[in-house]
Amino acid sequence: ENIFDRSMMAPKTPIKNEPIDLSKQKGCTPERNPITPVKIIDRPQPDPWTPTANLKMLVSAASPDMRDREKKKELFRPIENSEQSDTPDSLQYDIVDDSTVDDFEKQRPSRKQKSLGLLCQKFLARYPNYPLSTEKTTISLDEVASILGVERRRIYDIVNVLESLHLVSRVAKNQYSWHGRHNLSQTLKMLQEAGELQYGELMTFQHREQDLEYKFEERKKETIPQSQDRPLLDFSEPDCISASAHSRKDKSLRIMSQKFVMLFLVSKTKIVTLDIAAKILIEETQDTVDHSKFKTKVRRLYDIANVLTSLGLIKKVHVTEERGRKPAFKWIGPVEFPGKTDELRGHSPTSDPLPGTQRGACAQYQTCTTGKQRFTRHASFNSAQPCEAAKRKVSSEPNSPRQERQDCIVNSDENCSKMINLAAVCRQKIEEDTGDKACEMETILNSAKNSNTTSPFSLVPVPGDSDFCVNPLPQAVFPVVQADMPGFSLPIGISSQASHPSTTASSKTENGKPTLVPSQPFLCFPSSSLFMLCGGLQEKNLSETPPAAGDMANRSAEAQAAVPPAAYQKRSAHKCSLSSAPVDDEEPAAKKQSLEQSDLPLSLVVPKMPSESPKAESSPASGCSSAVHLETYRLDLTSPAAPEAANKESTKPLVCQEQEKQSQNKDIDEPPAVNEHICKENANHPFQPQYLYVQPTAGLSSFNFLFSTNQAPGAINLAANQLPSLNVPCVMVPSAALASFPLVCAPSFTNPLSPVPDASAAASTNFSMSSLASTTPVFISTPAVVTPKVSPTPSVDPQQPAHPTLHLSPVLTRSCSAVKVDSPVCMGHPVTLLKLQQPSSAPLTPKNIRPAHHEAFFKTPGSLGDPVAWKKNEGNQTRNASSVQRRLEISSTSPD
DNA sequence: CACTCCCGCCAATTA
DNA sequence: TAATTGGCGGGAGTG
Repeated sequence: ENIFDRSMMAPKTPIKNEPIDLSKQKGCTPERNPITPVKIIDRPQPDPWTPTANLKMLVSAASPDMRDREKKKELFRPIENSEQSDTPDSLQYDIVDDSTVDDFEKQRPSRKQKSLGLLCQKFLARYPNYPLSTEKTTISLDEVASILGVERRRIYDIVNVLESLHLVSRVAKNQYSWHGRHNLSQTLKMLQEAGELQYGELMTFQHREQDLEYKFEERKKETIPQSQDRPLLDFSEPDCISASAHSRKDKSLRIMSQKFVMLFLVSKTKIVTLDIAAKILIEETQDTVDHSKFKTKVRRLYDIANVLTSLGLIKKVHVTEERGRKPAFKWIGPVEFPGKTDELRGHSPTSDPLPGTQRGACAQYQTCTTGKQRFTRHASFNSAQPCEAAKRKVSSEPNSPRQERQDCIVNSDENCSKMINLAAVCRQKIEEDTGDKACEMETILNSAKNSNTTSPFSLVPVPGDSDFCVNPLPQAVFPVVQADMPGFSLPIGISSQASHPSTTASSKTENGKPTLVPSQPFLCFPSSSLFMLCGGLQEKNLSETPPAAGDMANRSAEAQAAVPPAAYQKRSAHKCSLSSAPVDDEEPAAKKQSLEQSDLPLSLVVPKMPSESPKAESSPASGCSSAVHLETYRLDLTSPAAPEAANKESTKPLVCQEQEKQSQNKDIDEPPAVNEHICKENANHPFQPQYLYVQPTAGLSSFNFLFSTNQAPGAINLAANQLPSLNVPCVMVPSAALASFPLVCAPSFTNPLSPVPDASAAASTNFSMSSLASTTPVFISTPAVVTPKVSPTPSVDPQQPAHPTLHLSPVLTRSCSAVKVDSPVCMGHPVTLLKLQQPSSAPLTPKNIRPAHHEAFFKTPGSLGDPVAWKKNEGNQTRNASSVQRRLEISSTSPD
């Protein structure tokens, strides 16, 4: 046996060492030199005992690898791993060979190839993110080390960090148990809470002055004397795990890792520079010793950061300050602690190596729920299902729920996810703030649709529920704020988020698909109050809003900008419906740009100028915001619905309506086209609509109109009077209906061109009027989205007579179809269509929708039909639509 | 040269 | 005492 083993082993060692060997060998005799090994390697033969062999033996013995292997062999066999035991070996060999080859050829694995981050990815790849509860996965250090071809020491580095997040726990000597990300959200939440206690103050400062790092330190020191202790506690906290085990030293990488994560969670900007982190983590020593200590700390932080990066929780960026640029990391993981969680991946697609996009999306979905942390589990990314699960929020009805998940699944998920996240966030906040009060959220999503990925939305809380709103603006419309507000001010509610360039930017980019349009703001209204979402508004008016910022900031700070406050409906039924108004974009390129930009912007300027961020380009302020939004979106989306659903199960029907809008980045400036989507769900109470411009005209008294902020009031008026003629995107909703539901209007911004939307809108209004009359909650949304080029009346948005009402259905349908075509994601349109089509009460009936997967939901609207078509289309359009659809679905569900 | 961070010595902890 | 963990920092790779 020995011989064989040796032979086997021998090869490896040399190989592995190869690169390294030199160094190792230095101690040894020259003989060892490189080449020799080759022969050996090649030959598995037996001749063990040659002198060289002896040397090897020694070497091997010395080398950890060898040791491990041997152990492995012995240990593993017995070990549970049986299944894979084989593979590893085989792999090893293979690897060896390869490596040997490489050595010869490449010779250099290059440092990158051996990086801890890469190693961690490999490590993670071996285990499911969301392992079935039933199966317990144990990790054998030796095995993993051998398989991955690294020394155990490295595995410890990885495992320690994972352990800090509770992704794994140590069960025994060499044994770790894999938990996956199921508890990640909880863990993060805990960390966040802990972090706030410890670092909250600091972070607050941070935002303003990153520069002030120093200050931080000082303060932190003051404030956080006990910091050390806490971490430990944290460990224990988390449920599980073997807190006990930790007893070791505390310095451990684990604690550092937790603290590091805390900093991110507490940070408004979600960006933490290495040096600040190091300083903070150094705790005590402030001055003296620092230098060496500092360096060491930084080294460790890099180690941790590499692992976190592999997990998709953070990504490297650079912060530019006056002083120059500093290395920093941005949190791209879930932010919504409260609710639930999610996984990072979803959030940041970028980081993940993962396959895909979709997975990320899926992950995101899960979410939140009511205040407590409920976590839902997300499906694994891979499987489609997960997404569903995550996404599904609970609809009012138990069954309905599936609405959006699909979107997520699709690549587009990003948007969706974002949306979800936002929603979640909102809720969370709301919950937190208001407590149980349920709020329905409505968020508008802009699907990035193809062209513009995202439009940043700003949320404005309607006056009614100030709570929800980050910004309590009576005027709901102020999305603008963001623009104005540089990073600081941004904090306010949504807008604030937008403002934070750094955070947002990175996040949104994700897949790059959808980018939020900076300019677009969206509003959320609590049930009692309405929220309006406006895309691309930014108008100056909005900018005024800033006032609230201060307060907002606080909140926002927490969840990044407070993601839009989600409104929770207290009402029994909550749902989240998402409607997205896709913006049509014909210019994917633009989108891409924006995306890219967002991505690019690695360097962020922290404080000062949001504009600086690369994104800014298209719209400086907006750019930032957009990025932000993206993240937020996700959050919301996810959290709200999913979590509830998951947790609550069917409990209450929640309705969340969200709408997304997208506006082209560029377009933002332009006020003109705005699409609005409104989602309503059950109408329980009468209430007065609080739309920006809505004014119930005499005839309309029963109805509420929602207008996108963008539009000029005048336009609106017209609309009221002459619905048909109006192009303006407005939505009419019966007040009664609205009362019960939170409405969200997202003016989808999109192209000015999009005649369609307008038309649809107009149509809808008319249509809705009649239909609306029926108490049934009808959801009308303008199909912002896809611009069905059908009647391309470019430019002038509002006024075009286009096809007022009648067209609606047709138009809508078309638009829908178009949308679908473009991207499956585009659900939004379909949604609208649906409603339109079935203005009357029942129409939407989403429950049917439940399509198993992506497709399904879209289809829901019977009218839409052509599911196939959409599929085809997928690529182009943004997801916006999808979100919309979701909402629709949701809403639809209500009827039943 | 600065930034990263790999590598592995070796001490602390465990078994 | 041997093995396992993991702190730590030298110094190499990269840009």
